[in-house]
Amino acid sequence: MIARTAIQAWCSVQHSIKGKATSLDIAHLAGVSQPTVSRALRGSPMVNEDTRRRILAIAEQLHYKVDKNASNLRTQHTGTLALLFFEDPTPDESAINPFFLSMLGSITRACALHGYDLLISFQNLSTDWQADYADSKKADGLILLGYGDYLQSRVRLEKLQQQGIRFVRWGAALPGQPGVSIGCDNFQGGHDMAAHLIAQGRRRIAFLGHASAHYPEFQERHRGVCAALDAAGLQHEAALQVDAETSEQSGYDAARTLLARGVAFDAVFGASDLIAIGAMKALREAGLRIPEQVAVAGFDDIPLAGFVTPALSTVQQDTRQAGMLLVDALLQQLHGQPVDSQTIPVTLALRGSTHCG
Amino acid sequence: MIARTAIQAWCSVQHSIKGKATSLDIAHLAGVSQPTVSRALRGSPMVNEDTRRRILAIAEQLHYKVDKNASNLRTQHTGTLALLFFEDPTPDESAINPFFLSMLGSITRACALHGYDLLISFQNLSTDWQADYADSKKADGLILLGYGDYLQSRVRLEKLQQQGIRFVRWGAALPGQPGVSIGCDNFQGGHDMAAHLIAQGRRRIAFLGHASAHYPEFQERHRGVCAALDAAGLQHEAALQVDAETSEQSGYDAARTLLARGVAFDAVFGASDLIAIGAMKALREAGLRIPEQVAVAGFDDIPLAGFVTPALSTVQQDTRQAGMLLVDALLQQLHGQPVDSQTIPVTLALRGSTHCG
DNA sequence: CTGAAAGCGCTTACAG
DNA sequence: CTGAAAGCGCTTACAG
Repeated sequence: MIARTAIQAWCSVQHSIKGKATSLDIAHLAGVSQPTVSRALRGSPMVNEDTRRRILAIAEQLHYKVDKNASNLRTQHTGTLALLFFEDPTPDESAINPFFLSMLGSITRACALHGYDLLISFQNLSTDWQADYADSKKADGLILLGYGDYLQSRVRLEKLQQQGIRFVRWGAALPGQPGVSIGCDNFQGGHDMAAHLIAQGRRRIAFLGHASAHYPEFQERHRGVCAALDAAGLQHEAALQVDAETSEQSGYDAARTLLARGVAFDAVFGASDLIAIGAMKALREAGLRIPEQVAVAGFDDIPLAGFVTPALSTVQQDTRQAGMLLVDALLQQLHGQPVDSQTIPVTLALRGSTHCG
Repeated sequence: MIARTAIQAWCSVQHSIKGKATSLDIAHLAGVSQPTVSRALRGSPMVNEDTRRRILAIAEQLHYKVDKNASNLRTQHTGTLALLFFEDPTPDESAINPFFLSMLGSITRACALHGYDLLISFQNLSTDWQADYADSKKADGLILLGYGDYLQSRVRLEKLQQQGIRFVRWGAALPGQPGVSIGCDNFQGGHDMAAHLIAQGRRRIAFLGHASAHYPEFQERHRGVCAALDAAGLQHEAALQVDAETSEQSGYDAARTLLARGVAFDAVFGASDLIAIGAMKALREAGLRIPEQVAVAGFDDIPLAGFVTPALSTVQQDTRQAGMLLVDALLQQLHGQPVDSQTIPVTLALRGSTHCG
C-alpha cells in the first residue's frame, strides 16, 4: 500500500509545475515499472490483481488519462473518425439541413458506442479536402455526408480510394461508384409518396428538386414519382419539375417558378422537407389552400415536419439506423473486412398536408 | 533536382508496404536531414529557398502530411478544441435543438478560421464527462453548449476549473460563476419581445418555459417579460407561466396545460422557437386563431421560424458572432490571456404571428 | 543554413 | 507476472 502522503506530495509538486500525470509518475508512486502501469491500465490479463488495483487507485487520484497522442503514435491508429459535410457553398452557412443534423446526432452516438471519437468538419465543395484528415493521422476513416453535386465530388472519391483511405458515404449507391455508400431507398420513397398522392385523387404532381445525375438522390426520388405516375397511367410533364436544392428559400423560389409557369397541378412533392416547407409558404401566398387545392409532401421527416400547418406528409428515413450503418460499415473496413453498399427502406409519414377533411 | 524516377520508385515501394510517407522518407529523397524537412515544412525562415522548394515538391507528390500525433506529442498541444453538448437526456436523441446546430456550424467555422479542429461529443448530464477530452490530450480546450439544468452542471464546471482545464460556456454569465461564459442578453430579449406584444395591445402574456434558477437563460427571459409588464403597469400572474424545456413536444404539452388552466391570455411567448412552434399547434387545435386571438412569439430565430404559418416573431441571436466569440475567448485563454464573460445583444425578428392584419 | 541528438508518453515484443 | 529496451514520427535546443 502506498502512503496517501506520497500522492499528496506528488500532487502539490505537479500542481506547481503545472504538468499532467504520466504513466511514469504512476509507476514511481506504485513502485513498479512504467510498462506495468500501461498493462494494468489497458486491462492486460498478465498483471497481478493486487498490483493492478494499486495502480488503478493511484491513476484515479491523479486524474490520470492516457495521452492519446502518444498511444496513437505508438499504435498507429487514432480511435477517431472524421465526419465531413460537403455542401454547395451557401450564403447563409448557419442554415444546415436539419436532416443532416439528425444524422450527425446518430453518427455521434454510434461512434461513442464503439469507443470512437468524432471529428467534424464542414467542407465547401471548392476546397481541397479529400485526404487531409486521414493523411495527417487525425482520423482512421472518413464519413462523407452531403447532398452536393455528385459529379463534382466523384473525382475526389476516386482519389480517396486510390490513396487507400477508408471512407463511407451517405447517399445513393450507384453502379461503378467508388467506395461504399449507405443510402435510403430514394426511388421507393418517391414512388410510394406519389402513389399515395394518386390514391388521394391527385393527378398532376409537381416535383420540386434537381432531377439530374448531378443530384442522384433527388433524381431517384423523381424517377420514383415518374414510375408511380406511369403505373397509374398518368403523364409526367417536364413543366411540372422545377430545380431546387434543399433549403426553404430554394423551395419557396421553386414554387413561385412553378406558379409562374401557369401549368395546372394539384400536388407538390418537395425533394426534401425544407423545399416542401418553403413551397407551402409560396403556395399560401398565392392564395392556394393546402391540402384542399394543393397537396404538399416532403422527404426526410425532419423534427419540425409534424409541427408546420398543415402537418407535412413526408418520407421518413431512419436516421438512427443510418448512423449506425455508416459507422459499422466504416469500422468493418478498418478491420479489413469487406463491406457492401446498402440501401435502407423508407416509410411514409402521412399527415394533414396530403389529406382533405 | 531529384529524379522523378526516384520518387516513382519510392511510391511503388510504399504502395506495396502500405505505409504513409514520413518526413524521413522525404529527407532521403531530398538528400537532406529529417530536421531540415521539418523546418522547411513548417516554414522556418532559416532554410535555403531552393532546398525548401525541393522538399515541398516532394512532399506534395507523396501526399505527405505531418503526423499530428507525433507533432502533438512533441509540442504538447493538439490544435483541436472539443465541443461538448450537454443536454437533459431525451427519449428521441435525434432531435437536437436547431439553434444549437446553427451554433455548431458557426463554431466549426470559427475553429477552421483559426486552424483548429473540432471534436464533437453529445453528453448526457448523467455521464462523467468533465475532463476526459482535456486530460487525454485530445483537445486543448472545451466549449460547453447546452440548455441543461444549470445547477446540476455547475459542480462540474468547478471541477474543470480546479483541474486547470480551459473552457468556455455558452449561456448566461452569472455572478460568482466558474469560468468564462458567452451568452446573449436574455433579459433584454424577453423584455423587448414582451414590450412589442404590449405595444400590439396584448395584455395577458403567457410564458412557456422553465423559470427557475435551474435554467438561467429561460429565467432571464422570463424576468425580462415581467419587467416589461411592470413597466406597462400590467400584472404578471403565476398561472400564466408553464414549465417547458426546449422541444416542440414540450411546447405543445405546455400550451395544453395552459389551456387546461382556464386562465385568459392573449399572447404566448415561448422560451424558445421550438416551444413556440409546438404551442402554435396546440393553440390551433383548440380552435384559436393566430395572431387574431392569440399572438405567439419565440426565441432563437431558427431557420424555420420564418416558414411556419403564420411566420413566427422571435428574438434573434447572432449565432455567427456567438461562435466566433466562444472560440476567440477559448483561444485567448489557451494563450494565457485573461478573458471576461460577455453578453451579446439580441434583435427582434417580427413576423406575422404577432401582427394582426 | 544544416545536422546529430534528445525526448514527448506511450505500447509491445523480448527476456527473465 | 514484471522489467529493460526499442521505437512510433515528429520538433527543438545545441553545435557547427
